[in-house]
Parts: sequence; structure tokens; C-alpha cells
Amino acid sequence: MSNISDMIEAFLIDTLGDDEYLDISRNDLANYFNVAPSQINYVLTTRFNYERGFLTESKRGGGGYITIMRTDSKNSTWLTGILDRLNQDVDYRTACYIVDEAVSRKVFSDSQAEIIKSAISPAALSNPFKLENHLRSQILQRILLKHNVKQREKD
Amino acid sequence: MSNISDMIEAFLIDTLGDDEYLDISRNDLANYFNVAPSQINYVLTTRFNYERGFLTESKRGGGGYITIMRTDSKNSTWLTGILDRLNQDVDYRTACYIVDEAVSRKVFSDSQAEIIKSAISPAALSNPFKLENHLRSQILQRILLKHNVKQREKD
DNA sequence: TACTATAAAGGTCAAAGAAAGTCAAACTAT
DNA sequence: ATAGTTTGACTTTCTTTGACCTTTATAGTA
Repeated sequence: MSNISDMIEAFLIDTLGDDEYLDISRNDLANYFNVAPSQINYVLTTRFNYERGFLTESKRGGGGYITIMRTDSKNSTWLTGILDRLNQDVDYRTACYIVDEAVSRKVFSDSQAEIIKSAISPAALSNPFKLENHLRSQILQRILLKHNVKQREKD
Repeated sequence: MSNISDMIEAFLIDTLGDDEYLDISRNDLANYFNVAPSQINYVLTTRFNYERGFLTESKRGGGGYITIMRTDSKNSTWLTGILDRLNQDVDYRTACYIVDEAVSRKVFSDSQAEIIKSAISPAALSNPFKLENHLRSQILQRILLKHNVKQREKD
């Protein structure tokens, strides 16, 4: 393990331990390892992404932070497949199939599904740059991942 | 929670308790927290705004004061105001305030709110055309409108 | 009594500061 | 040669500060 990114990854995973999430300061961490702050972002995008079972959030400005969360997605083949599928853009109809399928698998309730469909409806995502399908994929992916984290937190 | 604005917010909400309103002196509060008086205004505009279900009033001059009130008007009034607000673009923070307030008004459940926040998160809406805030408004508006219709269908 | 000056509030706005994000260029290892 | 890593310049977001402005109450004076 000769590169710093791997060491930072190991450090973070170790610090995370069995916890569901971990709050860190990007600057502090960069300082601790004596690297450019942006390297932390590199580690986050290459190591703490959903393919590896993680999700991140952050806030800028005074008192800013980065949160690293575990998802359970690797334990569900269905979810993994869907998330993968969502790396491509999806149209509204396809997205609705996915949501309905999630409901029948008890991933979402009816009322949750309604909200998701509203969020990804053509009306909600209309924009001048033909980003609709792309945004829809991103949104759905995000919802699925975060929901997964929240579900786990309850247990 | 390492920034002072959050601490002032927490202090005020705690002091407010279950009361309808609270009178404070801007200078005293600024003094107590050792910040510039104008920071109190910052906290008021970012945290005790309409989106979060608050309203403020003040008086200058000798014996001046600031009143923080809960807007406990009808949900429909609030909703109308919010939908109006959403004709302008909103950033993530403000949008979350709206969602949180909707939860405390029993418009959404916690689990629905989580989904909405995921749908409008910066990660979900990242795109190369700086449409983020605009899309967020559209999505939130759409969700609120659709949800409102569904709710009425049940009655 | 009416008028004015002054002090005691609160308001506004822009600049500075404190984080995190992005992206491309340079470097390294396979 | 290619993929993966490291760095740094520039950007965006959120917070904090300070200088200057406006409003209100009150004390002093004609």
C-alpha cells in the first residue's frame, strides 16, 4: 500500500469503524496527511462512492464538513443492478417501472412512490438543455442510496 | 455544529420553547455571543424566515427590540406563500427549511421528507449549466402541488 | 408647548474569511 | 502507453465583521 490515497482510505474506514457515518473536515484531513485538500475529494470519489457502498454529503463555508455514510446496497443484488442501470439516462416511463418495482419489493411505500414520481416527472425536470433523462437518473440514484442509508439507521 | 450562527439559532429556538413569540434585544444577544450585531440579522434572515415558519418584527430607537414569532397560520396559507416563493430559484439550504417546515406542519412524513431532500440535493441536481437552483424550485413546486392534489383525493 | 439635539436602538450592504468543489496539468507506476 | 495519483489555481457557498444609515425616545431649551 504505497500511495497516500490508499492510506487516507484506510484511515477513514478505520475511523468509521462500525458506525453508520462519519463527519470530517476536509482541510484537517488534508493537513494531517500533508496533501492538497482536493486530494480528499479524489479519495472520496474513487473510494467512497456507491459502487463501494458509500455515500457522501458536505457543507461549505464556516463550520463546513464532509459526511461519509455507509449504504447497504452491496447486500441487495436488485438495488445494485438498478443503481448500475441508472448510470445511463432513463426516461420517465422506465423510471416509473423502477419505482413501481421498488414498491412491490416493499422498498418504498405508495406515498413515497408518489413523491418520487413527482420529483422525476417531465414537468419537474423540464429544462432547455435536454438534461431531463440524465437528471432523472441522478435523482433516482440519490434517492435510492440515501433511502438505503436511512433504512439501515432504523435497525 | 461549530459555527456561531447555528448556536444562536439553537439558543433562540430553545428560549422560544413552546411560546408563540419572543422579544429580544439585538445588542444584548450579540454581546452575549460576542459577535457583531449584524450577525443577529444574518441569523434572522437565514433561519427565522417564512420558509421555516417564522416571522420577525422590530423597533429601533430607545427601548428597541426584535420579536420572533411562529407563523401559525393555516397550512393552506403557508403553502400558497411557499408555492409563490418557488417561482424564484432556491438553494438547497432554503429548500430543506421548507421541507422541514412542511414536516412540522404534517404536510409530509419524515420518510417522505427524506426522499424529497435526496431528490433536490446538490448531488442529485448537479449539471453543467448552473440550473441547479432552478430545477430545485421546479421539483419542489411539482411535489407540493401533486401531493396536495393526492391529499384532497383522499377526503 | 414646540423644537431641537443627542443617544440608543435596529437595518443594510459589501468586503473579508472560512470552508468545500472543480478541473486540468503534471507526475508516477504498471 | 495507459491508468491511476497528486497538485494547484480558480470557483462557489456560507459565515463573520465593520462601516455607515435610519428610526425612535428623551432631555434640554426657547
